[in-house]
Amino acid sequence: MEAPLRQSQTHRAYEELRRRILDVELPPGAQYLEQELAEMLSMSRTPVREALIRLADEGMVEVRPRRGMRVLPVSGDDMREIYEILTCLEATAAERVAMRGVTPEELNALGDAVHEMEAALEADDLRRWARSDERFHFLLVELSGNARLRSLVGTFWDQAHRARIVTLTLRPKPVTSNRDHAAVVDAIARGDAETARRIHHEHRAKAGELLVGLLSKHHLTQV
Amino acid sequence: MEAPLRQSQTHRAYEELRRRILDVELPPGAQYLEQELAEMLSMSRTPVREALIRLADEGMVEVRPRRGMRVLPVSGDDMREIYEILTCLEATAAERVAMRGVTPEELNALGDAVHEMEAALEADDLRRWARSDERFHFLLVELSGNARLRSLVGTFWDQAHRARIVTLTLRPKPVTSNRDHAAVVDAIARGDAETARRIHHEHRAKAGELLVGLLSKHHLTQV
DNA sequence: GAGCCAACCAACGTATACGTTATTGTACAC
DNA sequence: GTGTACAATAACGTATACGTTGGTTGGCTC
Repeated sequence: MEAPLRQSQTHRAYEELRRRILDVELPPGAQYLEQELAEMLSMSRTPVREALIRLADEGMVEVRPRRGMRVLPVSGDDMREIYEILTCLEATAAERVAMRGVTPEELNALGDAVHEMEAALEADDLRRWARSDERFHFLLVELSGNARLRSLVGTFWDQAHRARIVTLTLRPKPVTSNRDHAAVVDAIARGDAETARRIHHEHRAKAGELLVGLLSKHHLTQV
Repeated sequence: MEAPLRQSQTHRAYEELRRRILDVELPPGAQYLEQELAEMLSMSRTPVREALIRLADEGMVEVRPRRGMRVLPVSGDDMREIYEILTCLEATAAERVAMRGVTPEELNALGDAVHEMEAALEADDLRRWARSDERFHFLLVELSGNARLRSLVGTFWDQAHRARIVTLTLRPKPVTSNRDHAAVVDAIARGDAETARRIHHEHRAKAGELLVGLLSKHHLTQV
């Protein structure tokens, strides 16, 4: 048949399609037939179909018989839904982390992410800031001790990915974001779960409103 | 081939396997080969595989090459994770409903669910109580105006299904549950989002602790 | 020219074929 | 008796085959 791959074709199809969607190589709204995707990825329809099922479950694409897969655009209302969910999940994560307590190494890792964000902001490097911001959020849910929560946040973070990228240069400098993160780390260090939860909740809610507002203001009704 | 079904075989496989898992016809821990499931459902391996991908994504089963599908048991720690998530998602739903406001019909539907729970409890009909309880929770997330949130709650509710059934007869009469629900409906009617959120949050957190405690006390380390 | 109908065809859903590979059991060496 | 190597086999991953069906197009009616 073919040289044995370490990873299954299905897995490769999933990773590759997900990457292309996040990188907007497959733009929102675009449609592709299973056969086209199979050719694009040099495999048969079977693993493509299996990958599409997962991507559809995760809200990245929609599969419509006879019309192929469609990369789902994200509307302002979608963003509202997504940020509502991220806000409460991540706030819970912050609370749990503060409640469990963290090792000095874990605290350092969180602090490093915040410092990296600050350095990136001073250097006016928004890409780098976004990467560090992402690192902070993922670290937080990672430390929550709830694998399901971590996985969910990853999924919804992905759904909001394009909107975050587009608005990155439209938004005011994320100074308060850095301040919020620092405050959350501080609360975690003190084991003050209620404060960690509250600050992070406000932080996320603000971010969501900002994004939805920007999309609306710039008439980006779909991204 | 076969008589044309209105619903796809894949869909039928998904629904049927899910039902059998929830009804413990396929007990936790049990393993089945793709071929066995295909025979069980009178179809080929293809739709079975596609259904298994979704079920695995939703945390109902695990698929391990050469060892077949395994119905995932739910441990006390899993229940902690699940209820942590349900607690914050549903509390957010309650808040959103109170904030949006509800029509008289919607308020009635919520009230009906609560009354049905009270009637069931008086009649000592725990099954009926559980059904009404479920109805109340689903109605709440339905009214939240967040489709993603509704879908998530459904998924995690499913994951906790067996544990809820098992503990139904082990737990004290759910009197406070009814009281909590009534209080949430009351807060929603008044448009008091903060109270709705807080009560429902406490309600869910209590339920989670109760369940985890019961499972532990009765040495039900896996259900 | 607009709307409707029918035939065509392409895309999908599902079954099946088949090579690969992990697992299991057996035989043999120590 | 224990451990290892190898052979047999079964289950899976993927490709392919094929019937079904919904969309599309061309022609016909009004």
